[in-house]
Amino acid sequence: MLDRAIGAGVKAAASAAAASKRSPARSSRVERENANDEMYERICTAILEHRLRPGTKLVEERLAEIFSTSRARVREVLARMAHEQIVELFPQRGAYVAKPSIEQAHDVFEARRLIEPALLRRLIRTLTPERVARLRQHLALEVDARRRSDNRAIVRLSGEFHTLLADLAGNSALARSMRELSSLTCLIIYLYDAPTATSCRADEHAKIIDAVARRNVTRAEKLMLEHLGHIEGSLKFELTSEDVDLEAIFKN
Amino acid sequence: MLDRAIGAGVKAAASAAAASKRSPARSSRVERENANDEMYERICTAILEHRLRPGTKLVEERLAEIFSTSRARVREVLARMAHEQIVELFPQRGAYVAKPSIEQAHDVFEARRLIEPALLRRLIRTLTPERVARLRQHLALEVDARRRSDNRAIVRLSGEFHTLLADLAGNSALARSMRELSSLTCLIIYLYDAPTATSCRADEHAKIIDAVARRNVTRAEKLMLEHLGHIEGSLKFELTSEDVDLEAIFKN
DNA sequence: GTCGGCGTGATTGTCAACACTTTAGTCGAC
DNA sequence: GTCGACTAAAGTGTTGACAATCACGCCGAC
Repeated sequence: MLDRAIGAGVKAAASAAAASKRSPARSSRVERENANDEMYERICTAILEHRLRPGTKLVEERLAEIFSTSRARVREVLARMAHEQIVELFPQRGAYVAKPSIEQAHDVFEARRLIEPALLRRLIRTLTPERVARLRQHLALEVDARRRSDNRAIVRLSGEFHTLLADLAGNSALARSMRELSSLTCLIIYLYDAPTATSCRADEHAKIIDAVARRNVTRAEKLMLEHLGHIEGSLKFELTSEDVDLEAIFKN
Repeated sequence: MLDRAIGAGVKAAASAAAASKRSPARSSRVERENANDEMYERICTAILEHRLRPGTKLVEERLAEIFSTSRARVREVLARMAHEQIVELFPQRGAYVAKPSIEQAHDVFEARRLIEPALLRRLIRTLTPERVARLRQHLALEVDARRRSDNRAIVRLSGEFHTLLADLAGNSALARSMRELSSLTCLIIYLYDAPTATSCRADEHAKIIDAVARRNVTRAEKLMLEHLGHIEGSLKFELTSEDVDLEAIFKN
């Protein structure tokens, strides 16, 4: 189960290998750091692509085997992901892929409605041709994933579009927040989206990029808010029976 | 040096002891978790109160002695604080209290100018008498610290006022971001503030609370923006000689 | 047939020791 | 006196083993 879910991440592995070849003398240290990052990337990707679903238990020893590393390392990575709210840590019971609550989901979208228009404003203010190119480049990946009907890549890339936007906008603090909100959104989509829905509509990202390229701030903001509205609107916040919170029901 | 700096945190210790008394059977586990949290709290407080200054090295073994715990525990806490950007981790060289760069400082204030007015809007929308009371209660602590001229407590409490605001506003995602921005601001004030300045002016928090209590959104927002402006304006972004980044100077 | 206690296996939490890297200080050459 | 190499000490990174805990299945009682 875990093994199958963490099949991807080939690109990350390749680049890590290339980096370590550069200085064979120090390979031991650099290699290990990269190994840690690679494990992090691959588990993240698996979660964001919904190969590892919310609620899945992440057993330390299994992961250590899969990535041929020690439990201590796995632990470190899990702690990191726990802090990013991608996984949840229950004392003495292990790490599980996080299941954001409905309230959390609403909070995330509210925060995004605040932050993302601001990111667009900032991005347009400091726009360079190179940045537009980066956005278009990413869009091409999304289009390609759609053509291949690679639903998993589509979800992940859609999320990454928003973090790319944040990175290009150039405010480190906001970019950090946005990265977190974006991964949470991926989990939320899996938990509450209708199984048929396709998260982000294809053309919306393209339109946003166009508005940014034309430095049309008001249009870009409007499109972004609509875009977020579409995503949130397509969610169905119904408790599935397994998730009913008995405490909450009987507390009054 | 470390020992002196981490002298406080008595309240945290007391409450932890009270909690563990409740169930003496499970004391071993609960106690240890609380011990970890207490160590975290006390180190944080020491940093936010500027008893531990930016750039100070945090030696694992020393901290383990001070808190009579193992290095592994200390490591865990340091990793956590590193993720919150309060400390910086250099591989093979240890943990240091973070020194936010000038760019980071600007980014932090820009993010705060975006988020905090939004928090006030939300807080006023969902206001309860109890929440106003909580704010006034905190303000009393600040006033008291000022009367005692306890500069260290003043800085910390001023920061905590803003995180309290965020918590009361009730959006978990924004509250998380705000907590991080607030601690970063404490570090920034130490690094770049004129030594005589007293971070937040006393009456500004009071005025903001008043505006909130009267549900006057526009006034609250305006006061907050002015308040942030005052803080940022009192900073002097000059590089001290030790911080000159040679690479940056010669890279072009 | 259902419920609650019991034991076993699996899994997490903890620690102490070891290996490796960095840092600071000393010594000698020029 | 200054510079550079060497040495020793301090500190970090890593591992493997052990203890504590939890989840699950089994069994007997009702």
